[in-house]
Amino acid sequence: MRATKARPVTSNAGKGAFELNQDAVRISSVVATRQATRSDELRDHLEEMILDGRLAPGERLDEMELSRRFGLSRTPVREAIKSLLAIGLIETRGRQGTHVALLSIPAIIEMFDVMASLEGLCAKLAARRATPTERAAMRAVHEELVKAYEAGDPVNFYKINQQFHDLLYEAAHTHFIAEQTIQLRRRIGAYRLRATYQPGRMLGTLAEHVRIMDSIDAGDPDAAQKAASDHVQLLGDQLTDFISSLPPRLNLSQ
Amino acid sequence: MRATKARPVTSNAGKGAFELNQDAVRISSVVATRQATRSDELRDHLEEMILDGRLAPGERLDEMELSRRFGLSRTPVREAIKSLLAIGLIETRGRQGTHVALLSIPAIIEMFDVMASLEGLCAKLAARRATPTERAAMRAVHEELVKAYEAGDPVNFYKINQQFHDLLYEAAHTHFIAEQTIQLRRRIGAYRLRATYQPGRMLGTLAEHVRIMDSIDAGDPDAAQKAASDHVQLLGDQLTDFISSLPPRLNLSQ
DNA sequence: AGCGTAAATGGCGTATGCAAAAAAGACAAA
DNA sequence: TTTGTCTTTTTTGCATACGCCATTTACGCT
Repeated sequence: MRATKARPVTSNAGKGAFELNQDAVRISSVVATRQATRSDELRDHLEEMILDGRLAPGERLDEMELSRRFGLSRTPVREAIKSLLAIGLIETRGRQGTHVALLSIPAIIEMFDVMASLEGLCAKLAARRATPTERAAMRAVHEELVKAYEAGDPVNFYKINQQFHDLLYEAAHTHFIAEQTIQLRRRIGAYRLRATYQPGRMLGTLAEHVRIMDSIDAGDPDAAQKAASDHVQLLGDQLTDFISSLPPRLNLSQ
Repeated sequence: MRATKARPVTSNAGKGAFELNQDAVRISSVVATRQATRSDELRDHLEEMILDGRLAPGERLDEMELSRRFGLSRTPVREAIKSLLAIGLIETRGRQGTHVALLSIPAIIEMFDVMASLEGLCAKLAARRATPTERAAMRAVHEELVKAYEAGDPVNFYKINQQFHDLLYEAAHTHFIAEQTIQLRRRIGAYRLRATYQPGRMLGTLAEHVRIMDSIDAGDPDAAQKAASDHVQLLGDQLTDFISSLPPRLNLSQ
């Protein structure tokens, strides 16, 4: 399955190397009409690789190597890198090449603080704006989450959990806030993944979700805000505890 | 005054056209060591132009024209545009060129919601962490602000007001949150500027700042958070009211 | 043998050229 | 006059080439 179908390439040697799922449309993209350029595709692809850990924090991103690997020239590679640079997913150290952003523990703590605020905001709005359909959808996904917990499937639990939060943002009927939240989630993503396996976290998540949904159903914005905010904060606390407990230099470098 | 001193240009025709103040270092940039590339310079320059209204929301950004205007090739121009695109300061409408982001009123409202949250977070942390020196600095800048108000100088008021908020972020001893806040402020900047002249806003600002500082000095994080959050929210309310009061199509298009 | 300096190398920033895609405009037919 | 289609033009996306910078490595000197 080629991603770029029937694109008339001029003189492209390694065209077969470029494989990524075209379907992965950016969630918050309102105007997804314009067809993705190769630069855009590469950006999304790299973002995904960083997100799921295939590109570890601190890892080098070599322009030339990426060019070869994905069968395109340096120009679109550089443009993709510029985009990720602006978001903060990667960082550049002078002329020494770009690396996947390496987050310090204080930075992660701050990110979770912000995340908690944003989630709280969403929950508050959701308590005021959620339609019955949206509330029902959240309950339904939560049931799935319970099943994943009972099945002892952390990977699936992680995925369904994201769906639950996506529903929350949707129920808040916002664009910008949801976008910001998701972007931030992506930025922490590489780290967050490693905390799902924490003992007791899944069970805690379930209880906290119920509290959020109950507050929303009760139409209590403040309670919903606090519930969602606390939920994220708890996750953040456990994650930072987890990271802190690792040996210093082995911390997530790989 | 050339911005790029002694940069050995290969074959640059319109080199004299590129004038921008090199000194304008990005505020939150911790590692400001790496020498700015032309792409970076252009990005900052465009960002500034958008911020202070020289480039109005909705205005077109033509790659070729920018190339000519700043005397460099399209490559760095495109890279700068990619960066601003990723931040959300500009947007692309199909193949019709890129334009300065045109924000809808709901979007602006959401942005101020987030801004209020972030500022609240900063104030909360500042109440716990601010050193005596930092508290004094805030008081001092506030005095300047009072002077600007008494002098009836809105432009200066706007600038000093930003300084006050920068001090608040500094007093919070954060990196990421401050960065996010400033980035968001820049994104709303083009609109915000136009609300400073609202009647009563300056006086309101002064009172609200006092409330924030008092809460911080009292070491009351929750009060500080609420004070700062309310402050931003009030500004947002007045701004959106102001925008709504404008004739529909003349809204900020120019 | 250690240290300082100079050459070499790899990689980054920028310029330029080309091709494709979409918008704009012109022209013809209804 | 309006609409549909074809042509032209504009502009974007990508490839490639080249010069410079930083790091590294090798060599000479102390």
